[in-house]
Amino acid sequence: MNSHPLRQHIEEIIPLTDEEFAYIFGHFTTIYRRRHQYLVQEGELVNKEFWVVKGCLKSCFFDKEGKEHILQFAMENWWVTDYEAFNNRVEATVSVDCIEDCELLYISYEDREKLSSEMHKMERFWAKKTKLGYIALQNRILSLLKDPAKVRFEKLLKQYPLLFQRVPKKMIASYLGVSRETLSRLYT
Amino acid sequence: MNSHPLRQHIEEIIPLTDEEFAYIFGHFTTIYRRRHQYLVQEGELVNKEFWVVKGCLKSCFFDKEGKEHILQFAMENWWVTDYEAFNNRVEATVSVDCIEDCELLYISYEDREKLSSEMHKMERFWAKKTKLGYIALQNRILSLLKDPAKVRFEKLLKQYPLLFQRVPKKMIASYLGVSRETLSRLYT
DNA sequence: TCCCGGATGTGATCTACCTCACATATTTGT
DNA sequence: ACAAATATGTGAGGTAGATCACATCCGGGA
Repeated sequence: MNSHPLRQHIEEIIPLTDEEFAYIFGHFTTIYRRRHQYLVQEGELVNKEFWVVKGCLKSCFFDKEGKEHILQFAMENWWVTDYEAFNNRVEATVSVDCIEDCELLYISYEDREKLSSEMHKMERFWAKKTKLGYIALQNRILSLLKDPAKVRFEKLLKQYPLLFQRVPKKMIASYLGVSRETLSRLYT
Repeated sequence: MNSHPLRQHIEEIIPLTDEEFAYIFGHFTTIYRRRHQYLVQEGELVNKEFWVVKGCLKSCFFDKEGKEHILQFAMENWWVTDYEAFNNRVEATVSVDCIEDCELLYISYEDREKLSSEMHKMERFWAKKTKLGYIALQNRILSLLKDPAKVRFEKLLKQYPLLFQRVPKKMIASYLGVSRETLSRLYT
């Protein structure tokens, strides 16, 4: 219990007592999902936020032509859900599905609210996570505005070299906002 | 005091007692800045977060060719600073400057941390604000990935019609990620 | 009031990236 | 181990949007 990976993850930001972690952990549930299974599907109400223990997932949007656009990848120690649907209690517009077989922990919306209200520390933890996420998204926007496809590709490669061994190139392309053909021509 | 616009703004999310608001408000300072003056400049340490009482500003990044890219506009009731520099205590890469003469409130980093620690309500308020901001950025990314310039333009026009009367078109273009010439050809 | 710098419109190229088409390799489920 | 599905490479041609060039217009400061 002392060294559960979720505890380590939270303690990167906020120290916890054994009792606190035990209490927090009591609000999470473990689930397993196989490759290609969905955690969130477009149109559903979203009542869970997931934390990746093991595996790799994507959150993506399908436009009216059926083309996939990837908002986020999630690997070990990442949080994922459709945040708009989860926070605003509306139907999902985004899907979350498994690229590999996954082990996940999830917390329900109600329990997340409850923990946030009861424990200032958890409010603080999630607030900090959201801030970091906000900054990351801002940098991604900036990169989309100013960098050509090749530079965006190189930055991603540098930041997440693992990604290129774990997910198909066409998904990398969807994340970067280029066609798979163009991405292919950016290396080779 | 009862109806200070900052109080109304906070109370859209969390109710406050008179004492609470007075205490919070005591941590803010009013400043005035004229058109073209900077609130944050590239290279500085950023110790303040601003809240716009009156006026219009932009936060922007200049690439190595000197081309401006706009991350955010800020008008009445918006928060603005270089969030990466502010939260991570590093030098600004982004500039914030006034498009119109402005009246602003600001809070220092230390006071923001202090208020967040002391008052769970304020932690909650800022956490909620950051979540909403995160969702907005995610939607902007999605729009950059899937929508052609014309659609991005129309969405912005629909969401913030006021913007088009208050800021020059070339800044709208920088925000959308198109050249001012292309933007011009999207209407007319 | 006048003048100057910024804001805007518009034509003429140019190019990064897209789409379509097809060949080939690599997984993966059974 | 096999068949089907998925992933990847690469050519050809098309297009949204960039860049450059120039004309006009407008607002705000001295």
